[in-house]
Amino acid sequence: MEQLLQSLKIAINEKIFLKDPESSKLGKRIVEHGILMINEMGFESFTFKKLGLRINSNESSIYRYFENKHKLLLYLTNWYWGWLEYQLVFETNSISEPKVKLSRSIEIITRKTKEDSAFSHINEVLLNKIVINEYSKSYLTKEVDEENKDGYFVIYKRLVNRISVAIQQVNPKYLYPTSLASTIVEGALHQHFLKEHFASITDCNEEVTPSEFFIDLVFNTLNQNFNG
Amino acid sequence: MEQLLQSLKIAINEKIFLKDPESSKLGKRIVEHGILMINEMGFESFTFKKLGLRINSNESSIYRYFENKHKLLLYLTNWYWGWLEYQLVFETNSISEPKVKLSRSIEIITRKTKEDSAFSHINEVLLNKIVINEYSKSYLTKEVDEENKDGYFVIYKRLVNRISVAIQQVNPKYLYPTSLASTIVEGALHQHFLKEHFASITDCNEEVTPSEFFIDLVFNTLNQNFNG
DNA sequence: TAAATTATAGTAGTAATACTATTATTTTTG
DNA sequence: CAAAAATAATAGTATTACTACTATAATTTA
Repeated sequence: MEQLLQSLKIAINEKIFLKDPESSKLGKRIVEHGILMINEMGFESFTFKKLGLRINSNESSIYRYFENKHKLLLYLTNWYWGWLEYQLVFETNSISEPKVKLSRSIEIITRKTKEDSAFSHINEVLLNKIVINEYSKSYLTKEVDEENKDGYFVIYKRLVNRISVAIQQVNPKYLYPTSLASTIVEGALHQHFLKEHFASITDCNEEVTPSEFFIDLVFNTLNQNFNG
Repeated sequence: MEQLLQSLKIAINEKIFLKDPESSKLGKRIVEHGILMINEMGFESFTFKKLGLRINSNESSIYRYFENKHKLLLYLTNWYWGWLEYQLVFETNSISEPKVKLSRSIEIITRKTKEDSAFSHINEVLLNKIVINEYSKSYLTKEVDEENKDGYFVIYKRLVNRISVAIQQVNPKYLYPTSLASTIVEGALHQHFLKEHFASITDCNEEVTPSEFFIDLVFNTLNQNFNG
């Protein structure tokens, strides 16, 4: 898988950036240290000026790549969802049994990210943390409909739909496959957040993973509705 | 209920405000028009300067009530969860049958807010929209652990735990009552958002409500696990 | 090898944000 | 009615989130 990914590039909507950060050394440094800094200080405190200082470059040079920090966040989260989608397709492609396929899919979507050495300048573990802590902010905006029209969220929506299809393949009679799929994807991020910050409103902890909770939830629901 | 609420005040952690906005005319205007403006322009574009202009008051006068707009958001969302908790307790208090009680509880938590005339300066319908669009931003911050320690999220957590208890009363053997409860509360906001902005990743629409989806989900899961 | 292109750096400037401080005026209350 | 409290008005600061423009270095191409 590593070999394969080395020659692979996660394709991101070109409207999100002004200049492809993969196309230059500076661009890669922006992405690499952008991830590190957003993790350290949170998205609100993060600025292009601080990033420029850190990478010994200039604020205005960063503006050549991204219009603003919101677009950088969109770039990073799109990359993450694209990377996750790739893993999902790759790891479940050969599974023919629908239940096994769905179970495995949920696990991939809800598990904690482990390191991936394929993309040297991108730390997927930290990126996963950014998605947990900041992803909602990328779409909870007044510009969401416009940005949605421009295709900024297609990868995410496609991923949710892949899960929806896997659900339908297990139980075609279930009435809410897409809502269940979006609940899993969003809910997994939420349970990971709760585990870290609001432990009293989750059952997930060191022993119980969000994956277990969601797999139990999904299969109980689908079995119950299973008449065929 | 209206009569009862008229003499009732939603109790909010006093650390959230510098001066209780319920204690003066200006305070109430801040809350009333804060709700209207955050709805109109979104939390990011909203500023105390703009609010001051709108209510013919001064930016610095608003700072006497709230340290910053983040605290105002915390105030508004705490008010909302407190108001919802009140409705939950009031409307389910007399129900003895656990299944009916849980079903009713989920409906109250996940339904779209209707107008409530009890609090003249607070528009609950718009406040519900603010919670859908902005609530995550109140806790997805670097200060969340500190603010949590200060009790800024107790009402929300108490509400989730009430649902968890109701779940346990239906099926004491179910392993994840609290995660399921937090998934319902957060997931309902998410489904309402998707309905408006990402219709392709939800089954909820004009006919199908988030309430139906979650009631189906919860009871199928609990029935499946029911051995007693 | 010269010219063209691109990449990056640097400087300066603007409008807005997110406040704080001080003083003046109005309102409330004892 | 006087004192206290609340509010308004004014001004000011540091930072943010940019834009514009110029300069220079590195690389590509003709």
